[in-house]
Amino acid sequence: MIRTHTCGQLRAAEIDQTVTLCGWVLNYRDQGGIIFIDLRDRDGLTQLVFDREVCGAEAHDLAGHARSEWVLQVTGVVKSRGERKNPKLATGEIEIFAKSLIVLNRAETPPFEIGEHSRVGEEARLKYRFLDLRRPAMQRNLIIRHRVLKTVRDYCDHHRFVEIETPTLCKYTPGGARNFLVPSRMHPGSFYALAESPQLFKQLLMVGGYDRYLQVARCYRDEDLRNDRQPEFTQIDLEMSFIDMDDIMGIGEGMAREVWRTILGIELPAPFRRMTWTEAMLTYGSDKPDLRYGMPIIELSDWAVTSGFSVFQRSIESKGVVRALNAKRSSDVLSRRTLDSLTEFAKGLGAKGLAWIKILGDPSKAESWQGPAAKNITEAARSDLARRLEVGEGDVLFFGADSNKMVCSVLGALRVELGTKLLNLARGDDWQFLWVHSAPLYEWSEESQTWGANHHPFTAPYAEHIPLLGSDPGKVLSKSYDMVLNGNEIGGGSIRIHDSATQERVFQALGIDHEEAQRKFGFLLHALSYGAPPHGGMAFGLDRLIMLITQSESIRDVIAFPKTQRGRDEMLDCPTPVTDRQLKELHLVSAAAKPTAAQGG
RNA sequence: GGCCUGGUAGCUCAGUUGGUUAGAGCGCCGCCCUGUCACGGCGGAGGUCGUGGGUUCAAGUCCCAUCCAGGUCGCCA
Repeated sequence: MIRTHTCGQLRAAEIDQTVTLCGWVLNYRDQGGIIFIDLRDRDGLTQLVFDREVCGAEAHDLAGHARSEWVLQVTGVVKSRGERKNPKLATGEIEIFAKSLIVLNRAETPPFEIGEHSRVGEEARLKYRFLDLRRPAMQRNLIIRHRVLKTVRDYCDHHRFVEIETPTLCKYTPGGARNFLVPSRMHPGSFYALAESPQLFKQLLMVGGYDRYLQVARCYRDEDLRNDRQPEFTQIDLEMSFIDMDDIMGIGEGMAREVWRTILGIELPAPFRRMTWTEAMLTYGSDKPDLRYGMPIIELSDWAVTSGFSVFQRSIESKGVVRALNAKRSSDVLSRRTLDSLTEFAKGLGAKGLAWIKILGDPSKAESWQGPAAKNITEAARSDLARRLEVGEGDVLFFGADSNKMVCSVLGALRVELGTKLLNLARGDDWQFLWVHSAPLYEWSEESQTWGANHHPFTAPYAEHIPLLGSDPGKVLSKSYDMVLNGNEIGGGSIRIHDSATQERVFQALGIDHEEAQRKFGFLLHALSYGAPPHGGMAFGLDRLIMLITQSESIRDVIAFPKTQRGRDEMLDCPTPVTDRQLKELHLVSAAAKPTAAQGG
């Protein structure tokens, strides 16, 4: 060890001790005969003092030449700062009177400043990620990430989970996310797929008798990226045998409670609120409702029939629905201009329009009701509406009239837009957890005109719904559950099918016949036929979880080396082309034009 | 794949209806300063305005194409 303490460690208790610190130069203030240097490491910041009278001319000169991000080793004596202490620093009561200085390494002038105050764009940060990682915000995020994983592993260990690794090179399975493919050198023309999740392996581990499995699993999906999506990401993956929904939900929320307690010192309620998928969709227009604010969606289809507003009435006649939400006391914020942009917002989601009414006075008076939809509504319908939506002065009402699916999606998105942006009702440190459970097993796809698995095709239906598999698959509900936090799905899972007969029936309803099932998932059906225990599990999206805990704006801020939106690594400058020889060895021919020298900036 | 925003000094940005030599703050370089702490003072350097083409007497500014970054819809069972 070439240091005795870290840069965040020293306090008044160490006064008069001789210490050696190592770290990076954050900042220097050269006063001539006395030079101050702020020395930084991941632990904090300590002020060094180079007084020519104390440290001598040689060390003083050397200190005078030190620049940002040079790496120094300094030995000196801890002194009290007395009246000059800096309350902004944890080490602000003391400073080090340097006796000797060794420059461990010089540094090029960094492209951006490392301190708390610097504002840097993402392009520069990603290109110089090794410097970005020195910034306190990044260090805090990655250290929290470590502590969360440590907490999760300890929690699972206490609950008898066994951590087992599964392959990332595995078999391509159809459905779900697009896979990254890896060509096989030894099997010309054949490919591995990078695992999009360890789903089937963990079920096989249950058949293998491991009872309770845990993995911090890297997953790969070749889909377009978002603010909260990366091509490779990490799941906290769990699976348990001899349990039912309540057991695994108990373990999942116990883990969340333990993490919030340990990392944030916050005691979350027990148990978490629960809601069926159907209730979530009807009331919040979302399968992951943000409960930090109210604004429930109210069913008005029966009211619409007699409302007098022909647009609503026609919607009902064509088997649609009418629902509304009330943005309480928002008329000041929601200007005509903003309402117009919200109409465009709704149209962008596929709505034909967005009817709204502003209440600009006593709601019992007709003239208070303003807006395109207001004058078309009969007097009786208006007072009925006032009662149902609990209308008060200053409220703004929004209506959706369309198919059930469209109304859910438009009013659901509108509710989030109002709550999180326009009306600013959501705080980042307000933790509203809930479970959304019992989603439909199948989802109708308009595009392919077939039923598809809503979760994945290994999800167990409720036993009493199994007879509906052949006749009315849309009514079959699944033993599935998602953990939702502030409008984000942070984890999800299900009870799995554990007998091969049921598994085949579920495949059948998806249009997968016996032969196809054998070809694609034969290994699973085979395993289920050898005494598979009842089992189920869930997986948490670690990156998203850390993003929320640290209140980060992007998933890239909680990953050490992330990719850009087009899947590039700006620091490594990858992906890159390979040589013809490499392709030949892998039995591949590239159909892409040869990349030329990079264009543009 | 669609839509939106952006790309100007090392960084963060400004740049008017197209008009002389493209600016600011921070950083950087030099000098001064023994109590600073986002130190201060004086002086200085630094630009292919992402790239390519077009319109024009004249383009950072207008048009077309393209690359890159971000956001979003589709997609992510």
